[in-house]
Amino acid sequence: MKFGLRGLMMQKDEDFTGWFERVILEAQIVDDRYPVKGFTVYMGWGYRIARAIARMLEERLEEEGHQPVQFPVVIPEDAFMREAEHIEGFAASVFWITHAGDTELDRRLLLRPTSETAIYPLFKLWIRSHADLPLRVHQTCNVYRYETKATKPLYRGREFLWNEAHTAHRDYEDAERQVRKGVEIYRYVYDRLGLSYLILRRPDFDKFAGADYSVAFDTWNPDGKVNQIGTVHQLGENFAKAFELEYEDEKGEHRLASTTCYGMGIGRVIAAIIAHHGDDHGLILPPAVAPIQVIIIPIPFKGYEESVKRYAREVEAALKEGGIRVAVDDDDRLRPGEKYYKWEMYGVPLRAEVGPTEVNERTVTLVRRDTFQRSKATLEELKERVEDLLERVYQSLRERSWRRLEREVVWAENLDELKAHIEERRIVKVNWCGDPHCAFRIKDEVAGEVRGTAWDGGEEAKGPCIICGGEAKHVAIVARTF
RNA sequence: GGGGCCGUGGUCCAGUUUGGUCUAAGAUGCGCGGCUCGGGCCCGCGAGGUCCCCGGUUCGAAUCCGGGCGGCCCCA
Repeated sequence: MKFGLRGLMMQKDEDFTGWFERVILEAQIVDDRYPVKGFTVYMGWGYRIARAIARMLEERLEEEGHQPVQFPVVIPEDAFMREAEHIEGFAASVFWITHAGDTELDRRLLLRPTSETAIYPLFKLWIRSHADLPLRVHQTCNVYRYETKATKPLYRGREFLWNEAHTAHRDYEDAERQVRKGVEIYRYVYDRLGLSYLILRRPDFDKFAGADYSVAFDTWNPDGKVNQIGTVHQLGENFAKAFELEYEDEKGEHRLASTTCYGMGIGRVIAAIIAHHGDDHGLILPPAVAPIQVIIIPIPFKGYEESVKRYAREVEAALKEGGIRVAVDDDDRLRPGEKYYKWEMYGVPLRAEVGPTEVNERTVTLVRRDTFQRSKATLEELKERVEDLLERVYQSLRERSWRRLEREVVWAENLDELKAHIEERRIVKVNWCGDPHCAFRIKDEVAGEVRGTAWDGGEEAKGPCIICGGEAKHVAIVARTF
């Protein structure tokens, strides 16, 4: 069988969902066959990527003054019930712990759907004076939400891995600066993953439950539904009031703190990496988070087995010394061709082939995962060449992702155009007066909804609102959602 | 909320319309052995299935009926 069935079935453009499901399983990202709906198992390769993403984010957060913490997964009912809007937003999707063995608990506990109400009771104890502020913490953990809409591996689960940061400040303005900082930190991470995104201020009716306002990173997905990969929230004094986060200022007066929080769903980020960068051969990983950046494939011709193996180890050592994440695939049950397909599925950005020719020349044949372009490097120049190629792979993934986003976003001047574009599964810009009723009308009329308005300025609205014809105050982004 | 489709070894699935030929076929994957190993080669041997669950109809159910569970899609 020269042309395996697998090759024929891999059609990202024809059948994204089918392609995606196969890739996550074959590339050992997650296994969605765990026998509880909405709960997914991370496998080795996927979890290594997840950890790499989390670490990159954690390092950035810690450089920016966030302390790592680990709060309990359970929250007592009375703490959860403190902030009215927050309860309203999350109550329906909360998992409750009501029993221990046969004993009914006299105080129900819930599995955190997000950790504000777990963290603030302790913030209250930790914050005494203005010298304790700003207080910034973050944790990478699982959260639990009983999603009623269709669950989808990596995109929407009832348990999901994320990193959440929580900060407290002396006043609204300082919290405002932190919101900007949060956006900047997330931007840094997405940029290094080569992901394109829109930064939107969510409309009030779609903000985080209990927030003053919410900023979200939305990105394109091949099925036309935008993927929210991160959110940053200005909470103002809402939670500080509910949890009595007071401090004593320089003048000895008691004042309410202002708080912010931001969360990044690791699964959705991985989903975006798969969706943006992948091709019909499988994943293509951005070098920054590829568990293996260079895979060495020995080509063991008869009579050369040992010398090829030895040389492969030499190449590995040279790269390892240069700080490259490298491995040799010396599994002799697989043929070289099979290994090519395997590591392409896994998305390793560079392949190094070493056979008798390379042994004799003391060279390495390098193949880019994204373009399949081949080149040769001598052992001496290897490290520099590999670094250069990894950088090129990264740059080209990133450019491609942004070009696609630019193509996906289109203007609509009227409702018919909007309908047509949403039908084509595009992301659409429209003039909007800012009235929620007009936003709801859009949701009623088309299969998409108002996701928000450009957070940092963006285009100026010109002309009439697409619904009511009144003067537009914003350019709104309308798109399908999960 | 409304409508539709589906559930068979790890994976993809044939078989269901018309019950018996099913002791469930095939591909792929897996294990062992061989091999001339530069893109899934080839040869031999082998393991692997409560046909989603419960109940019913029947001499006989993967197949028909009822209920349940699970998954997917479309529409509002």
